[in-house]
Amino acid sequence: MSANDRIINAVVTMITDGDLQPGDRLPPEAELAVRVGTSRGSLREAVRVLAYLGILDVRVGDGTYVTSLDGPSLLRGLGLIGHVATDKTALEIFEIRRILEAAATEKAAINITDDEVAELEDVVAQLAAETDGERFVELDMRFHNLIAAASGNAALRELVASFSVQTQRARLMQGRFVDGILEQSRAEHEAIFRHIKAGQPALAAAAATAHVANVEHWLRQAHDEARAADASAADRHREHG
Amino acid sequence: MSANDRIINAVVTMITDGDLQPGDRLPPEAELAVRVGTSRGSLREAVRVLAYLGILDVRVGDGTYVTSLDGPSLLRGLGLIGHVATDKTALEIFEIRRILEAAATEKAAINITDDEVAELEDVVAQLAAETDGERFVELDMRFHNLIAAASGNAALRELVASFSVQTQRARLMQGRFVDGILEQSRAEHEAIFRHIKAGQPALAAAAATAHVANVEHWLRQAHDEARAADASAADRHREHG
DNA sequence: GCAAGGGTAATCATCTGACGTCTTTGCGCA
DNA sequence: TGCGCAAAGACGTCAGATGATTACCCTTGC
Repeated sequence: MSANDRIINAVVTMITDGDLQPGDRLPPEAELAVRVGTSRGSLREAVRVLAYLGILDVRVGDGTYVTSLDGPSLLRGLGLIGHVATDKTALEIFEIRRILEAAATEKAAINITDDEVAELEDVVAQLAAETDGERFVELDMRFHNLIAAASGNAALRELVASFSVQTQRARLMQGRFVDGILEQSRAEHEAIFRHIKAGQPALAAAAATAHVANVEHWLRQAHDEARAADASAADRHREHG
Repeated sequence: MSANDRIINAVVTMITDGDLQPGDRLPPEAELAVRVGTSRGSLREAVRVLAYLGILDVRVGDGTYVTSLDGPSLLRGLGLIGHVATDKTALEIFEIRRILEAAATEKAAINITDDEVAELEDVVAQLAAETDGERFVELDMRFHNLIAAASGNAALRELVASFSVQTQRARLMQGRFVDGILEQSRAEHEAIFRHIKAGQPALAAAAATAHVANVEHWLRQAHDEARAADASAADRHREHG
């Protein structure tokens, strides 16, 4: 085991054992390095990892603290996944998103507050009027994020957000299905909202599943088409080379 | 933005832009540090984070490589979450696990192979005969992991595993409900297996949901009891202090 | 007495240089 | 042709120094 993993385990153990509680401040880097028997450089590498995972919070000029250790903090490090995943993995992730989004929508139909309903209605109205692809994607993300927040499960919200990366949606908008997608998406958004507002969890979940499945279908189509275009370009290149 | 985040973004951008493909080797640390305009120490901190996230693979004496970027690699970094999460977050995570486990079980009932059925049946048989708490927990994890694997979605499998930490189950076994839990768990495991083997996705999913919900219930009970014991101990201490 | 300002100390951020350890690779030898 | 060993390259770790930033306290003025 590398010194790095050893340090990470040492800090994590301190937390699980209760020696370090949320909000607690760690000893200075130099002191902590001596205590775990390593150099400051190696310690910093471990601390950096734990900071990225949302377990530690490093404040310049102040010190290093244990975070609140709540769901959103700990799941925020997932953000990179959707960006670097390969196409095959992206489809697996999309399936997970469909599962989580349906569950979040179902819970939202039960737990949503009046204020949140109003906010969501506003976004739906903006979506109905939006024709610009980029702004549409932005509103779409806000729509789904509001629903996930209304589910009442903060960890679930963050997880859904991690699996709904803008990259994929933006890629989708570059295809030539834009017009059809926009219109159908609008209709599906309104259906989801209607069921949530009416307090119909089963219907809302079904509508969410259908919506994400459709987006998945479009993505798959765009992906196949891009591959076909690549192959055809390669063929031409081979012929002319 | 700190230099560290800048470096992380630089590497991630190289991957998303296609300059770095899965399996590719990065330039040596010293060279890469110069190229992104930083020192080797700072670069190493960024590389360490990306390695922990499953994006880079550092091999001593050889070099640093881009991983396969598949689901399991990218989700393995989540393992720490269940260990450090607070009690409130743990319940949120448990709810997510219930959602994911049900979905994985449903998919397993559709996609499981004959070999996997046999393997699962073997674990069920062992669970039926096991009386030792620790070994029971181990078999229980293996049971759920096999199902998640049989779902056919590797990312989903890894995600379920991340949210099913042994810590919580072990904690549960230390309570005094052990006997009742073991018996009921056994029955639920057999029901889940029966529905999967029969190719009944809806029934399998329902059984999985019920099972996880029961474990959640036991955990909550154990948690409340522990809190009550703590409070009572504190009272005694106050009286005698 | 209180509030605003500056100065000091503590802490993290970054860089430099060096040496140890491990893996790979290619050469020489049997 | 196969084996063994040595050298080179890469990461692992450490030590020290300096800059940047923040928190805290003390002074000063109202």
